[in-house]
Amino acid sequence: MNYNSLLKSYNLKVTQPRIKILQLIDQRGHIAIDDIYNEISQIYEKLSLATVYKNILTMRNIGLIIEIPIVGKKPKYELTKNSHLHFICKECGAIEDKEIIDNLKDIFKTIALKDQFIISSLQNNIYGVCLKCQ
Amino acid sequence: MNYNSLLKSYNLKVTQPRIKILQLIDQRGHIAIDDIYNEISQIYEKLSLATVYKNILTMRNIGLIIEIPIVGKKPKYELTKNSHLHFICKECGAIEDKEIIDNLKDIFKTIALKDQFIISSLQNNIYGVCLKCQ
DNA sequence: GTCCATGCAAACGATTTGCATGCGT
DNA sequence: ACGCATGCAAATCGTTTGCATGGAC
Repeated sequence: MNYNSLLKSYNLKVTQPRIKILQLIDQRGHIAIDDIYNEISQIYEKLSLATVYKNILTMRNIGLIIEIPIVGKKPKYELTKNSHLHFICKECGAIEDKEIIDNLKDIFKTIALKDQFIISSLQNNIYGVCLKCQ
Repeated sequence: MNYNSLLKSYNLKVTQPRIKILQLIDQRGHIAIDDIYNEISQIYEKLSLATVYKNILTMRNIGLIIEIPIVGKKPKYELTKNSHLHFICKECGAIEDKEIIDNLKDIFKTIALKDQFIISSLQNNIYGVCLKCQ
């Protein structure tokens, strides 16, 4: 993925912190703010935690990334992509993406229609224990 | 609902703060910690915010209540009941419960089975705009 | 050269902790 | 009477803010 042009397409200036943040979120799939800071700091020492926070906020507001709130833990972030569901392991915290069946979306739409509720986004998290941690 | 015996059934001592916290969560359906503290304080002035935090934590750990993390906002709490989905209004923050179709659970179970992922709980939040706020 | 992004440190808000006292059992 | 629950204040943690400097365009 070309993070450079991704940033430009959202009218954001291309800076080192931004490229590295995007790259890391993309590589990891799902990552918390602390981990972004810690990992990038190793190769780019002058990075400030405040910069990570500011950029995460900016990217979230414009829809470049999505926040995944997690019960009892700090939120993680992922690049915006088609709706999907998350398997969240209570043990190791790992998150795995699963495709969402069209069927599923239709079920939600039908319920929403009855209530005249206008859906803007879905958040389907399934908590449990992953294979590794069993 | 008899909060008194509900507490006893979870081996918790019956105290004024606990009864009032449970009652309020039950009445409101979904409520944030601040609001619990503010509302109860009006009729029970000596309540401490720390007590609310401690009890919410205790009740969450033993499964009496459930935490609903919400994107960009403080989490809300509800009494534990059968799995259901939440319509969360981005405007007013209101949460509405919707029955979850058995069908839906089966879909998740099927996906989980393939991955050998052991499901412990579902979190289905649908964000959007409720009828009132349109 | 202009304006926005960064880095730092201070400020802030939410949550947790320690400890003496009170209350449920 | 014992032990857990409470209330208070201090401590801690996560996040935001203000401001001077640097870098992207």
